[in-house]
Amino acid sequence: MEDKKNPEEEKTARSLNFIEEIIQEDLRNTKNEGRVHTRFPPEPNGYLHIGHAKSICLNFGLGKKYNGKTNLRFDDTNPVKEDVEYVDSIMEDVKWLGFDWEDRLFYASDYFEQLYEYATILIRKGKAYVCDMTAEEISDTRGTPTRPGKESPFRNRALEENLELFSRMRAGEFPDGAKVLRAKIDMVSPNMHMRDPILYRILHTPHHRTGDKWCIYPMYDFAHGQSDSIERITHSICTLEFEVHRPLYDWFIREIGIYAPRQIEFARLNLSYTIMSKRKLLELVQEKRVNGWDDPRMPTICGLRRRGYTPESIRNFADTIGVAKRDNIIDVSLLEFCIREDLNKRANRVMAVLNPIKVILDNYPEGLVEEMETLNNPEDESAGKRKVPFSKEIFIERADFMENPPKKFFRLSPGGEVRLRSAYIIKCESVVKDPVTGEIAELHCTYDPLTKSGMSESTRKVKGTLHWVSVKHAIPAEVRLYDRLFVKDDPDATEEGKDYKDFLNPDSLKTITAFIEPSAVNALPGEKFQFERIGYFCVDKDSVKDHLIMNRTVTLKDSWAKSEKSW
RNA sequence: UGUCCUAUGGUGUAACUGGCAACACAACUGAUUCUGGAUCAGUAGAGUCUAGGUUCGACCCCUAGUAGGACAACCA
Repeated sequence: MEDKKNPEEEKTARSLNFIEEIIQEDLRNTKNEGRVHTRFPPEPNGYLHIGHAKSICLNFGLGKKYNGKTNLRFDDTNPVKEDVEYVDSIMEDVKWLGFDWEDRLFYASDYFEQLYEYATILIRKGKAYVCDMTAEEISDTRGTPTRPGKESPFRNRALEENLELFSRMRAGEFPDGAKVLRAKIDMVSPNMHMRDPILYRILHTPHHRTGDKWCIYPMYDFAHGQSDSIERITHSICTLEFEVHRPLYDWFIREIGIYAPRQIEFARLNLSYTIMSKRKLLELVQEKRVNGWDDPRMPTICGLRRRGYTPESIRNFADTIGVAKRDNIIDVSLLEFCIREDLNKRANRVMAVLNPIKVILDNYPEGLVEEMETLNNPEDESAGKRKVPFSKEIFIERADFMENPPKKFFRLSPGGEVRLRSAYIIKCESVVKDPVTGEIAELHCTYDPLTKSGMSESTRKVKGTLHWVSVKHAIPAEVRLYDRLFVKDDPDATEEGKDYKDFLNPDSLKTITAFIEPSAVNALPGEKFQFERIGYFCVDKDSVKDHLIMNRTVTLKDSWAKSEKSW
């Protein structure tokens, strides 16, 4: 069902975002011979989240829109944090989102030799030097944003000595941390990144791709811009925090004398009631606050996928939020709108009762079972029809009955009539309560045989329509009711003494046993449904033949619940 | 006592590059409906951070403020 056609692509001549304007201006000036080439450059040290999805849609979208290309490149310059597990998950997620890097899968580690060469060019030009200070000393002499730094005593080492030392670093003659290669720029620059930044550090750690070939690794700043240059990326799109790095990248490019991509920064996505920091997400996983990276409450791509989100809905979301430079927090309700909009058109309907109350139809023949025909999706004729068994005893939703209803209550109440979806109109005759708890145990109703769906009398109007499921045909299923992970719209906005974990929603997951109509018995993991009048659900990957597990993706809009709340 | 970036309804993004502020979500009416869903029609909500300036005219340009964000990892 993931592959149904979706008119999402026919974008109504929307105005250009600032990046598209820059690109079109470059195109007008025939910069880069009219080429547009972007890239998505993740570090394989965590799973991708919805914020990355924004960047992926942006980069690949631009590539497609301007008839250009988009590379996938792993910025894998820090072996101590990176792992193939992440490489694999990232490729899976990008593909799932619907993007294709074709034969352009790259790794910064592919360029280690070239980068080393670039470094020696700088050394030869007297623009880089080997520094023997400790990490602490370097940090102490860097100054602060408002105070200038001090020059390293090793700053004026002879060219030859620097060259020799650097090659001995590579040869593994020094332990971790003993030396670094630094650029010689300006220790009093108001831009901290220009204060003789570190280019290479010694790390006797095997790399997931280069094994133990290297024991020195380039810093991100020394690898990223040059990698873009090597790939002849025309527009290097990144998030705002790298704006301050741009002068440094430009300096490298200029001093080394290589092709200059144009870096453009945009504001990263923030979503209300969740967090987007990889570090914090990792923490939630490690501390078992959630059940792994793909826990359906996580804002990760795999979490959203397991939750029941479709790639189309996420792409449409990315398109709707736009791109700009100002900080933003998007309301989750927009994401929810996007998935409802998509699933409304494609999810087959099914009836399921989450919290049952038994209804006995006193005048319905004992033992009779009728097969009620109904539409799989009223929004899509091509989805076809199915049959739902109906019998004397059915379950309805506990919330659909009230003994003393307010005037606007359209559901069942003593003496009241209601339509059972795709079946009959029934009337509530009596209420049976548990003698000890006083809780409603069952309802006795009568049905009107002339009101069967499709029959002439069926046009009779009643205010409410309820979903139901035949007691003896119902399949019990484990249903996982997910809600937002945090109770605070901006969990990162920390008050003193608190952190984001203090705002975790204790009710973000409720597991119940629900009763589902039999047509869903053989549903496969990933299959999506609308439980009529309740919400969208999708079969979890843990689901097995005799134990169906369904995840709630999102509820249906519920204006009744809303008006109830205001009482 | 620094550098850089940003500032438009509740939220996000626009405004033909200087011509009477629009779209989406959210909210609220009403119609319709065998899903209190969907759909349809409609309502309300900002005069564009502030103060000056340029101009016939400023969300847009200039100046100065104010507010928010980023930058001080041998992380990316």
